[in-house]
Amino acid sequence: MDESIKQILARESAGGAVLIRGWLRTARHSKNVSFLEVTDGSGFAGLQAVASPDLAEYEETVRKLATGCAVEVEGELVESQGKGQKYEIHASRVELVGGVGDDYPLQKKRHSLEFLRTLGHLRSRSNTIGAVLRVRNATSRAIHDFFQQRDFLYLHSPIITLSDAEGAGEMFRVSTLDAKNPPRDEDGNVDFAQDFFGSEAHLTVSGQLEAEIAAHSHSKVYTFGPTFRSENSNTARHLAEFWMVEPEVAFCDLAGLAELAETFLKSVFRDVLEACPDDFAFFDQRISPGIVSNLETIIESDFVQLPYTEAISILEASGRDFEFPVRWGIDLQSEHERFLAEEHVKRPVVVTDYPAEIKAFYMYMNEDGKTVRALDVLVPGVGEIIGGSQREHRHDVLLQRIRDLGLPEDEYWWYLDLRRHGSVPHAGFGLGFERVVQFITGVANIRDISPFPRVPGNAAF
RNA sequence: UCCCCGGUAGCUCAGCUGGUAGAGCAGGCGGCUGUUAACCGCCUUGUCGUAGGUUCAAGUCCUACCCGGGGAGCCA
Repeated sequence: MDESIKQILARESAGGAVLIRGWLRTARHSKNVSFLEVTDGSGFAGLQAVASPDLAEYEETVRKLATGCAVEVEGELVESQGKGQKYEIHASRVELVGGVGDDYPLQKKRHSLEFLRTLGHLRSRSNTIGAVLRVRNATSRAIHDFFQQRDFLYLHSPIITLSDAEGAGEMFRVSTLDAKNPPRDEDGNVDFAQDFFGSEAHLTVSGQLEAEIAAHSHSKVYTFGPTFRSENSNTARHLAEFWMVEPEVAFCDLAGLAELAETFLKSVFRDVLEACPDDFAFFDQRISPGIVSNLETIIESDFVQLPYTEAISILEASGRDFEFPVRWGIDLQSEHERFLAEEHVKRPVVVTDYPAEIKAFYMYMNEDGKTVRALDVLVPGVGEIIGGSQREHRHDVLLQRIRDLGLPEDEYWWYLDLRRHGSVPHAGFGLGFERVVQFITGVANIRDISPFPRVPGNAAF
């Protein structure tokens, strides 16, 4: 394989022959010399190739090169005479591998992210999306590193599931039945017993329940995979297909989970900043000024922990005229979360111990009988990036809760059975991968974080 | 899904109380002694989102729909 441009730029010294292949970010021609800035995606910075009219192919090839052309350049790596880069290539050969039409839509100038979204096949060549993809990659690695270093098992939870485990959201149906003429039972309903899996199947909305199974054998596990919600959400923070990270830890309570969440986020932020300094310089300059120092502050300071009841008191005492009135028992609305994270503490805030009524059935009931051991991590700008809880591991308490809520007891038989055999206190959280990348890059819309975003009405690329 | 705003050249936008479309960038041609999202000169580019309607006349006013943005709900 060729040495990447990133590797070449990291060399200790100039000198020696180099060969690069990539795409032109810009081509600047003047009478006696042409400058070609070549990128191969390995890093934010491109490598400048300098071509003189002495080259045999100068008039025919070099002079005609423009933004977007695919090229191969051979030459010597030299110290740059100009400012702005350490090294450049003194070209001895420039080959046009693939030209561009004069309708090539990407310019050297800034494009709107909305326009780039219509060019899903080309936008990864732009500065912003290119940087996002590198940071996304680095974030993914940092997440695996964090868990692997701590002996967490990477569990591949299923993508196709039979039950809507926690009512987490609308689900996409998976079926091989003839949609136009499905088999019917005697009542006239679609007979899913004849479907591929012998019953109704959907794309997963969460790997949590499977992670709980694995936590009861391997103690510390995490999932990291695609998740699907068919809700008609049209916001800058929702995708119909997104990646979720779900650690699940046996012998862990809510306090242990809060500590894990904080350590985890800080570790990921630190690793990603270190892995992509050029990309962050770009985000800091062009996308979200101050993002780097903001992340550094978060890494160095403690998260604020706030029990729900206390959060309500703070909101009530704020004197704000919220659209949704504040009282104990309400679910926190966007405006409340924003106030807490962006104005009150100005950093990530961990809200804990929510009223049971507004949380899922599987969360551990506190001694007060009113609140459950749940936890949300709220960050400025994005809102909730982590939601988790200590799970109810007491069989009788869980069974009563399922019955109280009128949930289908038989569908949860194995989930309940897990509480009958070697049940232990355990806790876990879910983290929206794209939301984390959104937060650390400062990119406003989650559709620019996913390389191929799926949203209501659009899965074009 | 709801509320608000928008859709004009390849892109980013201007276009007043209705009178028949424009600037920068991109692109083409030429120039320039090493440039940095280079620079200088000249040139080209339009179903004004779609379909109806009002009017002597619609980019401009009205209606519906489509798409995009901001906010909300739901959530990660």
